[in-house]
Formats: sequence, C-alpha cells, structure tokens
Amino acid sequence: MATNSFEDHDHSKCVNDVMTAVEAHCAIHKLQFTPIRRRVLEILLQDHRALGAYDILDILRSEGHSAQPPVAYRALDFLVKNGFAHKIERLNAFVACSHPGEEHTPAFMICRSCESITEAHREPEQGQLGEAARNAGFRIERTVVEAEGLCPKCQD
Amino acid sequence: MATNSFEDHDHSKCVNDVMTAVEAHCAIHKLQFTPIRRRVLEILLQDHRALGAYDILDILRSEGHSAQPPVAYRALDFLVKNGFAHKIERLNAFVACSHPGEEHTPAFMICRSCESITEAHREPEQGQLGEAARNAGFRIERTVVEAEGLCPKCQD
DNA sequence: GTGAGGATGTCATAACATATCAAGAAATGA
DNA sequence: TCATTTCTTGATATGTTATGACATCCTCAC
Ligand SMILES: [Zn+2]
Ligand SMILES: [Zn+2]
Ligand SMILES: [Zn+2]
Ligand SMILES: [Zn+2]
Repeated sequence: MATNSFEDHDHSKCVNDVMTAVEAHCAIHKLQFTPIRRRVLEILLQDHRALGAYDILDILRSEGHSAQPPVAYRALDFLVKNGFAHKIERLNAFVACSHPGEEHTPAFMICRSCESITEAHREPEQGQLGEAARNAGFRIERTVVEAEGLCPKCQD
Repeated sequence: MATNSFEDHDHSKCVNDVMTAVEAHCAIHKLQFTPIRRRVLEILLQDHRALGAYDILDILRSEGHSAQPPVAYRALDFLVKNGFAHKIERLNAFVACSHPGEEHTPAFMICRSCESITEAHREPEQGQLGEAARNAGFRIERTVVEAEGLCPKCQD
C-alpha cells in the first residue's frame, strides 16, 4: 500500500500486501479469519474509501448471501478490534487499515469530493492534543482524528 | 467558563458567561435566539457533558413541550452552525461550546468514566495532522479531534 | 463423544437523523 | 399600515445506523 493513497499506486499490490499481512497476523494470534470476515475486508479494500455497514450488506446480498445487519457489524467488529479496519466517526463508515496488526494511532484525511481516504499516523502523546491533555491532567486512551477537505487531485 | 472544565469552577458563572456571549453575538449578527434554541442551549450547559438529540427531546417533553425529533435537531443545527455548540462525533451527541461565536478549531477530551468533556483549541495547520496534510498535499477544511480517556478525578 | 467457546443465521427493535409540507411569526420594504 | 418575503415551528412519516436476543452449528480440548 502506498504511504499516501491519494497518489497513484499499484492498488492490486496494495490489496495483496494487506491480505497477506492480515492472514499472517491471524495465524500468529490464532484468530479465525473466516470467509465472511475475509470477504468484508476484501470489500473494504476495493478502494480507499469508507463504506457503511449497510453498503457492505448490499454487496454481500448481491453476492447471494442472505445477510442481516449483525452479519456486517460482527465482521466489522472483528476487523476493527484486531486493527484490520477503522471506523471513520465523521461518516459512520469503515475503512481498511493501511498497517494491519501494527499498533498505531491513526489520523485520517477525507476528501469531500472524491471520498478517498488516506491514513496517517500520529503519536498520541505528542502534538497539540497531547499537550492539551497534559495541561488538563487527562489520560488519553483512544483518539479520533479526522480531517475533511480536498485531496490533491480534487483541488484542481 | 474555566479554561479547563475538569477543574472545580463556578459553574453558574460559567453558564452565565456563555449565555451572555451568545445573546450578544445573536444581537450583533441578527440571529433569532428563540425560546426553543435558548432552552436547548441551557440544557446543554447544565453540565459539561454531551447529550444526544433524544436526551434533549426527553427533557423538553418533561417540560410539557410536545417535541418531535426535528425540534431538537433544528435547534442543534442552529447552535452548531453558529458556533454555540459542537457535535461530538464519537458519541453522536452535542456539547455547548466554551467560546461561543469565536472562530476556533476545537479538540475534545472525553472522560469515559464520568462523561465530562473539556474543549481545547488547536491550530488546524500546525501539529502532526497539519504536517501530514502538507505532506499529502491535502487541504484541510474541517477537523474532528476527540480524545477518549480518563479525566484527572477519575484517575484516582 | 461430550462439553465449552466461538461463529453464524435470523428476527426484532433501539438509537440516531432527515424529508416534506402546512401553518405561524418576524423582518423588510413599499 | 399592509403586503411580501423569509425564517421558524408543528406534525407526520420515513430513512439510516446499530444492537439485543436466541437458536444453531462448528471446532477444539478433554
Ligand atoms: Zn491502494
Ligand atoms: Zn490503521
Ligand atoms: Zn462549568
Ligand atoms: Zn467551541
């Protein structure tokens, strides 16, 4: 996966790398990477966009799977809990992770025009938020950092 | 309002200052600070917590107002659009702004234990997110920055 | 083989948010 | 003042996102 998915890149390699990393991670950690979970991740990886749970359900149904909401939400829970996908709070939607399995604190840039999303990484204790937390005596456990705007292509 | 609402502070002054500032801002900008809008802001100001639209509806109803969802959402839209309240995306809920009317880029610290929320301010172009955006050629228009964790009191 | 834990299928419902249209109130400008 | 326009509210309905609950099935350990 390119470091910045706004740039042109070999996307099939991008998909492949993630699937390989996830398979390896599941093997090591004895996680069941079942067909539904795999298929949902594949769907998320189709492009660098966030999909709602019901978008995913529609796709599953179009493939002959009689899918009820919990089917999508359970697969997404699995992917999110294990660091293979992230929820974009601003959109109530889900995106595949660029660095599956690795511990990281993501920040997202969301293009409002083409809807593409790039994941960057932060250090939670650094920067303005870290400083504000120290000043307030607040202990950060999770962060939601999402920027909305225009990607390079859509600025033209 | 205290710079950090996790600290003990004179909350009635805190409420008063915000209401005064909002009234002044509405007078200057010819905004209609109607009874419903005022009441919803008062409800949000009761404590430094986020309330869902339906929480607000319940309160309005308990006060004899026959309130349907659009009543709450319209008032909240008004408050958010004019910078008197913010939506907390992580919670699908709304909180009163600490600096009503002023242009600012908020960041929130949300205590998962007592649910209190403090608003800090960021410079959108600075810090880790600003740097990531410059590297990617991304133009930031809005940001969502929310930290979840434990406030000073709840760490004991 | 039996029991325990995890995964899936299915139905139902909760929680969050908006579309639409009618009616009323307030600002605007003759 | 009166008409016009714009904003606000009332009310019904519906759309969208997410979870609860329970039955069934599968796998693995014992
Ligand atoms: Zn790619
Ligand atoms: Zn990630
Ligand atoms: Zn206060
Ligand atoms: Zn604010």
